[in-house]
Amino acid sequence: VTAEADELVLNAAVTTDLVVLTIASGALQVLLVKRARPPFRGRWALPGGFVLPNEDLAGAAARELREETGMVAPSAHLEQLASYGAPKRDPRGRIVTVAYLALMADLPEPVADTDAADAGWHPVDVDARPRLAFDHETILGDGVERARAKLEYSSLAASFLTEPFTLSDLRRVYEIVWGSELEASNFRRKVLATEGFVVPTGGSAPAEGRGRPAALYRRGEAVHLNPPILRP
Amino acid sequence: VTAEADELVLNAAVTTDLVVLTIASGALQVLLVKRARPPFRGRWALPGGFVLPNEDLAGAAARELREETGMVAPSAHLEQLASYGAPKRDPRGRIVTVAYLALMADLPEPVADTDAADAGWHPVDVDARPRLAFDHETILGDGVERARAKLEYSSLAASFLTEPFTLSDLRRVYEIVWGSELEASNFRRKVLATEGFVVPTGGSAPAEGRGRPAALYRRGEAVHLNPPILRP
DNA sequence: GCAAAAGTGTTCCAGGTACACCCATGC
DNA sequence: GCATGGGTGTACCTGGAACACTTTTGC
Repeated sequence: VTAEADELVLNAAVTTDLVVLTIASGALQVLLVKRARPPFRGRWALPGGFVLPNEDLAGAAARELREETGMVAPSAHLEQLASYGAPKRDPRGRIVTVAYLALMADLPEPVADTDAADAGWHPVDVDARPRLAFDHETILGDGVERARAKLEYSSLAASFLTEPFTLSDLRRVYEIVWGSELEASNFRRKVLATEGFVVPTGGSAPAEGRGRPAALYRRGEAVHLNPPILRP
Repeated sequence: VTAEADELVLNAAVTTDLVVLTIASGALQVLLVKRARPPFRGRWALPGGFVLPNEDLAGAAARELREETGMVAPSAHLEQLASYGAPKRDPRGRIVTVAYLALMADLPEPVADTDAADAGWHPVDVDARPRLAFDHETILGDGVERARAKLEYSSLAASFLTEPFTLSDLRRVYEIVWGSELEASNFRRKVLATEGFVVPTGGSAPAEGRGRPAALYRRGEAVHLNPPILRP
């Protein structure tokens, strides 16, 4: 038996797909691209693409994010979500996709790249957006649930905001992602009681509209929230 | 532009690797196989293998589990853990592995299959087991951490036990996995206060050793624990 | 009786909810 | 002044930690 008998057999195409979430117009939104080629030509889908030979999985996801949004990874949160590999999930053959979840502030206008006829933000609410190609409905659902869960015990909510932000901004992130209202004064106490969640900039507030100007904050060093901020 | 121009390019070999955990001899143990072939010949590794053409990822993991332990999936808990795909993680080429976590009661003796020179249970404690091949140290670490975290808010601890079991058995699962002692009376109250975590069999206890015999329970329907049982 | 494990009761306290109330700003 | 959102104070309650105490078994 020679070493050549153990020659590697490539049995799949591996891609990364992105669930990129942001908050805009008072709603949680996901980045979608309109497919320029079959299969599912003309249908909306999550952005994604093949993993290149010298790239690791997170690197491929970061590259996709950069290509689609112009956002560089450190300024957005990027984490592995799950992998999907049902034999018939893509009619072209066995494609295994490693999905990543990205959370970012609503800054850049997405750009349609080579494989996409169009690109843009859509509400995650299933009644307010197009149906997705492949098994991307499942992937999106898993991504949104992951985001909702992570807000409870991590400081990721701040990833949806640009600095500096007010505590009301932060609370609105929670309310929009969870779809339920939070008691403002108790929310404030919980956030400030968590060492390193936010730090005051000392800066005063831009008086935008009526009411007392709010104090400004930026992200702290903490990543894990203890105690957590639990969904109602 | 023809459809043939979009011919699928297979760029990787996809495998599933298993982190199979059980409790034996008062310690958390992981199933390892000794590699019969290069690379890493003679080194211990997590069991795993290539995904077959007509199998989905969970199916491949369930098949591996059956081949290595004789355990059928429903009697053990099996869930996707994470995927690992660094370009150089396997010297043979691009191998992306989707890792699965399995929790099971300590019943079967593992059997060495075709690719393994040996197979057996080893403590997860890094000082009491061999070093692992590839990036399997990382995968094992992620699996153990996932197991520890899931005990808090799910009823998975019961997956480590055969029915019927006592509340002390269940408490010992938590203590062994978390590596810290729990207050017996408070643990009892928390478990019984959670609707559907365990149900009494009515059966009395086998008097094994000194002390009052314990009541027996089996698993309930609940999967999520609310409120959770948090680590000290 | 004594030791050991099962099981019950009780006290104390941290953290959450709900809500009243004051503060600073625009109009 | 009035409306609005920011920010503070407080009373109530639930759930967890700690620990005393009773029950049932083996020896």
